[in-house]
Amino acid sequence: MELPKAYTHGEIESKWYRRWLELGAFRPKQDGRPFSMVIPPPNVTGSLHMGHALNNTLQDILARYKRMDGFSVLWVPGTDHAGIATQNVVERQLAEKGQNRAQLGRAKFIERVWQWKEEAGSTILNQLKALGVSCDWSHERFTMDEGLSRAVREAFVRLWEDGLLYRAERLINWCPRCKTALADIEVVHEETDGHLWHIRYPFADDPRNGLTVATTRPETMLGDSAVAVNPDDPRYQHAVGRKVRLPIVGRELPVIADAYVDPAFGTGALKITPGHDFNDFEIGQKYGLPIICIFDEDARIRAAAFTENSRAPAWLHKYKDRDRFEARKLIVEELKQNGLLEKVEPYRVALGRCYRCQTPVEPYLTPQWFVNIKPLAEPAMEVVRDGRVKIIPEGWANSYFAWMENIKDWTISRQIWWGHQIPAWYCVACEAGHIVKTGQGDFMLTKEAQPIVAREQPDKCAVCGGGEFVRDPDVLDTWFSSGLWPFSTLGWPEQTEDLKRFYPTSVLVTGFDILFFWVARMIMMGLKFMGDVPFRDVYIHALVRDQEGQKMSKSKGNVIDPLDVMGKYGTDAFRFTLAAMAAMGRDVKLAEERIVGYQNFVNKLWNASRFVLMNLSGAETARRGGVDGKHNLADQWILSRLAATIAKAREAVESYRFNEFAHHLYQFTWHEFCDWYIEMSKLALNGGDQNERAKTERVLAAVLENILFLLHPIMPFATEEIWHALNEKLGREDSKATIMLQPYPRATDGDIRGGIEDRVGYLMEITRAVRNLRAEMNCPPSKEVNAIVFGSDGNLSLLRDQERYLKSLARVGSVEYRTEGERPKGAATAVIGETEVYIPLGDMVNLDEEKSRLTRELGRVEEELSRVRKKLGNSDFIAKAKEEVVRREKEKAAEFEEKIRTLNLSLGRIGEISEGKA
RNA sequence: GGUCGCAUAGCUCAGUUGGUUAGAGCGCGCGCCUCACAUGCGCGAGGUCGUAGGUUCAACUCCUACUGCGACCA
Repeated sequence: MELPKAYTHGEIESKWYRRWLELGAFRPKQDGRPFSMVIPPPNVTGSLHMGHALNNTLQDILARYKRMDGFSVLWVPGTDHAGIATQNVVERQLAEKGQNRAQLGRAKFIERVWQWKEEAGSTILNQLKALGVSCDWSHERFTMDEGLSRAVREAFVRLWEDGLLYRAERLINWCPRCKTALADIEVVHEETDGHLWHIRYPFADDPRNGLTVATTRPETMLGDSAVAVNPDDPRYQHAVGRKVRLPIVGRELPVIADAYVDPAFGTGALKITPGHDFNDFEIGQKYGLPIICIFDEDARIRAAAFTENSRAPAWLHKYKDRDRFEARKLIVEELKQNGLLEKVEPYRVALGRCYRCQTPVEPYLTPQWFVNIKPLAEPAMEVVRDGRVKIIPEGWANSYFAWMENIKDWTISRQIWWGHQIPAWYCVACEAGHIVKTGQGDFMLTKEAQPIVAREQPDKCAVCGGGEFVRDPDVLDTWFSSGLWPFSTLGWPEQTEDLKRFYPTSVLVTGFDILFFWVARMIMMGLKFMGDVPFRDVYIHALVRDQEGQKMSKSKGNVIDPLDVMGKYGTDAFRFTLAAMAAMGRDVKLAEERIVGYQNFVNKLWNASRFVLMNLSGAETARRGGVDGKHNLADQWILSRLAATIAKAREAVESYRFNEFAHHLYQFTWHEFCDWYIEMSKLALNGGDQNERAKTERVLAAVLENILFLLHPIMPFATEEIWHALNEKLGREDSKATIMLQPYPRATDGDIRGGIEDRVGYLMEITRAVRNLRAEMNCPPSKEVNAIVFGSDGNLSLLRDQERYLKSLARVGSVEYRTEGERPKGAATAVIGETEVYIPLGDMVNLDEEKSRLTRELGRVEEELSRVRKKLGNSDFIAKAKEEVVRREKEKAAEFEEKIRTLNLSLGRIGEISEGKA
């Protein structure tokens, strides 16, 4: 069989992916040591982006490598239900039809979401298949599956039983657009241009004097409870203990002294708004200040707070139902009119935004569910400290510890519908006063409501015996279920075979952006529920950026779609690019030229394979019995280099150095196998010695096959295609065979033959020297040259024995060998160690050029020599440096001296000729 | 503001315990359609390894400060 002249990826890729599925090649085999991974579940609403592509390529490299290396590999794929994001998607669809979820009602809405999931939810997984990932699709999971939902209920109930959950009213981050609580980590802080408003608060008993507070959020003044100053601030000693009158509202506020206040910030006087600022909340608790919530769930000025216990104040009509930013403008305007706004200065504020919808979050006081996180965080830090979980690169462990040490209780309840509804019920009879109807059949639970946490709805109330319950309407944070992913996907809480065999998983491959969201939580949950770490290694890879280092985003328009790239350059080229760039710092800057470069590599491999296949005699060559005698030098050399490459490649991939893995294979394939061995093999193939030819054919086939095996984890498609062509050529076609399940190459130290490599290395140096001379002298490749070589007996006999290589690779016609005697005049000269090569080029030699070339060379060597001599002249160096190092320096000195001597002789001869001519 | 990271060829980056003539890919220059490949072949030019100190016989590599950039957390 002949391969086509160029590799065409499209058809080949889909053909083999289908074939692998048919063969069940992605399923773990029965025997073999387990190697398991769970995919970081992409968002079910998502589509494949560069981050996914990198993440999954690296996992697939590991999976394919381990599978070939004899492990029983399980790689679990799936998606997460992405509560807020998914709900947003379906709500948008409803909005297009002028509907909203309230009109639909909870049950119908959830039905709609499931319907959407069935239709659109597998987009990203199908895209992953295009990438060639070898996940076991029979293990595909979704966080809302029945089994995984059961795991969530089980985990929730156990945490409750162990006192690690509580429901309480706390100030939490609230997204006024999503209308739900968020965990701290779901708030993205961003420096934004803002202002610092200086507002005068007059004293209650002396309105002509007062304090000036500085604030970035003037609208929250409606909820102020106090003004605070630093106790040591001399400016405000007179004010502490007095009262100020809150502008607009008219309320009297105490002036308190607390060291929390930074005298250098703003005016040194701080308005305290416990209802809408986390730090103020702390101070409020400390001094027993009232918490005044001025906003409703939309972050509009809420009337209720001001009307509950009294008549609506006169000022309220102006601000009622205004949203935060409108209210800010109006309040600033009113303050200005009253002469209370003293100054406005520009100021950079760290604005917290909802990570899903970018809306600025509002600190909001509501009852929520929390995980008491400290008891879980402690052991989770311990396992990283003692190495039971290894974070790679280990620098990330610092970030992990920093975050874990300052971890706050985790807000896990969300006021949305799509997700795992909290398994807590409230007895309608007992809690009647705490269940507040909010219309349309919905209700709210006050902070006093007492939950009954259970795996299923209870039959009757343990207190009153009543049988009527309402279920907590909140759902759990999506990351709560994601935290269980490494064991919920394996069947937990059932003690399944999968769980026993594949937990803990071997490695988790993920981006650093979800180190806290996800990795930390999995470790906590794994330790809590499985009593063991969820994975041994965490490999943290870079984020993919564009070539300017910008994060790719739709709004910037700099997104490169992986599917486009795969279509254009081929999946193998794309995967190779990602692997080759994987370890480069924290960011991968992806430029299309890089992909083109690796596409060329795929093509190079393809054409090298074509060459091999064209030159194999076929089945009879492969089957022919013992060939006689030793292999020629080139054969021995490439086998040794192969062995060295195998060792380096294995070491690299085992330690997650994907770039080195890719690099070693690239280097060997292109620059050793193609550039040198194939060229050298042509002599054996065309030399007329049938025995030698047969041996070389075998080596060509064997090395090619090993290259295919070695490269397969990175380039699954091209390697499979070529391997089948090779099989066919060798008459060993087996329709059930796949390269995926062939053993990964192994090498032993004995396979690496230093002596052989040195000898070929020497031949290569001489060859390069001749090529260099030819190029320098502008001698066209079509023109043969003759060479005269001076050197030691040993080197000359090697050159003489292997003369054909030099002749063919450097296009040399005849070679003369001499150990001593007069050097030729008017010849281009090169010095390689103790070997001197002369190429008499007659008139082609431009003496001036040759002279300047030799002078440059001489200068370089003299510089080296003086550096080495300086070292050797240093008695401390001789005394303190390792013997080995000193010896090497001495050798270098001798070599340089010899070279300088020869170069000077050559220059001298040129001088003679020039004079002779002149 | 706090913590961490990065700074090496025109560009993007490797450089694993301190001792190599500091490497690769792309780009660039010169010469080639040499019977697998012009998606190619051969040859070459590019670096005081951010700045200033320190440790050491020896620093791209270790330490300190500074400058610039970035990330995360406040």
